[in-house]
Amino acid sequence: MSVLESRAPRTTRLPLTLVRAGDAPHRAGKAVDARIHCSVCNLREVCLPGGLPGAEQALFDGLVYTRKRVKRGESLYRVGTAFDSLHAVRSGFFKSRMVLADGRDQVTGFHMAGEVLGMDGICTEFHTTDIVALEDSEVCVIPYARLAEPGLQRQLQKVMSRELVRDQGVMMLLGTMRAEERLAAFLLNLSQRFVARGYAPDEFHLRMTRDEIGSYLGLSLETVSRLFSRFHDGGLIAVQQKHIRILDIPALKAVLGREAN
Amino acid sequence: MSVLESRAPRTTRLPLTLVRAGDAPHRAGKAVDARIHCSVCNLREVCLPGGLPGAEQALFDGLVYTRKRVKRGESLYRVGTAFDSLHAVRSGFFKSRMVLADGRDQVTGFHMAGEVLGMDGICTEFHTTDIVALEDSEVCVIPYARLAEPGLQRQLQKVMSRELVRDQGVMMLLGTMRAEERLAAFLLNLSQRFVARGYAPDEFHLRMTRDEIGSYLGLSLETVSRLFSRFHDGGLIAVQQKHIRILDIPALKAVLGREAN
DNA sequence: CGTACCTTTGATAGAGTTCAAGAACGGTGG
DNA sequence: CCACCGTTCTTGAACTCTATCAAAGGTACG
Repeated sequence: MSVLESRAPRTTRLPLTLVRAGDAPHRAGKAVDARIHCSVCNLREVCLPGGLPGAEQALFDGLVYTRKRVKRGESLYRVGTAFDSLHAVRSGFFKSRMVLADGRDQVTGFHMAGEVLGMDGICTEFHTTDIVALEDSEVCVIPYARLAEPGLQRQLQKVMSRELVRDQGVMMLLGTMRAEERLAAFLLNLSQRFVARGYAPDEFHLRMTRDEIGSYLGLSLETVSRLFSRFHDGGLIAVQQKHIRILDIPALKAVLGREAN
Repeated sequence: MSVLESRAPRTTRLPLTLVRAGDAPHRAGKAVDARIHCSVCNLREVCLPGGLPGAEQALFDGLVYTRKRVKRGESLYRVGTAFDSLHAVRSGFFKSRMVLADGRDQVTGFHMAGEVLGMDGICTEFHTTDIVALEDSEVCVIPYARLAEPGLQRQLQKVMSRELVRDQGVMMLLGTMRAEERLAAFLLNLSQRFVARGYAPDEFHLRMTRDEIGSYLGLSLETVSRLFSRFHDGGLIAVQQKHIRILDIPALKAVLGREAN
């Protein structure tokens, strides 16, 4: 018998659907309301205005006047596309991907609600990655040219800086960690990000395949699958396909930090 | 007999000493001139003002009023130190380093003249890396608070964006490339950066040890050493300790791109 | 409801690490 | 100027982790 009991909770609770109760629902198929106010968005604290005092958050209110839906499997933008806007994930889930000259590709990130995409395009005004939706998603379009206010620019720099720090973490992961540690770090990171968005830290639905996880972590999909099984058998997590329940967060943390053996 | 002929050139030509003829020399031991003008600095095109039209480069002129010397082995700043300034490398060579909880560390970058350091500190106002000088060096201190002008902020964002793109490249390297490809990519990258600074693309002196290269590339120092030997024997480069001469750039490029042989 | 994709698991192989020892280098002080 | 010492580099041998190849089982989507 699987560690995950029944299948019922899977359909009734989808932590990755990040529009919560209290959210103004979108009228699907209808043009999005032209007046979109960051200051009343429930994602504001994990998104671009995050951390600013309420008064300053209002500076963002005039900024976003378009939202864009991206269906599962479609891309928000591609390598070489002209850059003119940043995008904030409103709902859904994305991956970013780079392709090497010889065709090998790598997933360079997974992106959930509130995260800002496209900052790689600022330097050359062309995007350097593909962004692909892993489920039906929606983004807020933030025209870069309208981010003129020094306060807004400062805030953007903070977000970019956070991204630089995040990248350093990925470099550590890819450069120094063994497979087991990488997957543990990955799961803990996802968990943290769910918590920051008001979700349970210990149960979620992966939107990406083993292949995509492996690509991101510099591992083969088989290794990822084997590690999930090993963590499952060790009682650290309960896995059933894309359903993950973390049973022992301290033990997962202990996987990091214990170098050889 | 070694592929590198005599030892004489080693002392007469040090490409990594990046203050070129025509540079106003510093009076060692004396206080640095309080008026430091980016617009007349020979590094301006590879540094923060790079790419801006001359008139706008002058905006940076009032910005830097301090320089700071850092001796070989000393650190410019450390993890956890308060952030208040960015630093631009004026001369010398640095590495950045992160340390994991269990003590394992990784080199996350090498930094040469014109490169801007410290942007990781913007988001939390604390640094997340150590920066260590690999030779006696000097940096320009750029107080972050004085980067208020929107034009300057835009320029900083470009530099940060470039850094994000660079990090993506490192992630590709660590995530998808085999050892041989990593080292080839590393050498070609160094070569390019020297060219951008007016130096020969094919001959340079490494400032870092095999251990540091390995750490950066996610390899052991032994593997790095073996690869240098292999490239040497294959006629791609001439190595003698830290002296590198690239003999066959196209062949090095071909090492990238040929996946599994 | 069928098919294509995704996942799991086993067996084998290979790339790179680790351990170890000797060689070369470079800075220091006599 | 030379000898010495610590550090860095090179090279070999054995081992280990992870990739690759292969095949069966499960899921989900159209």
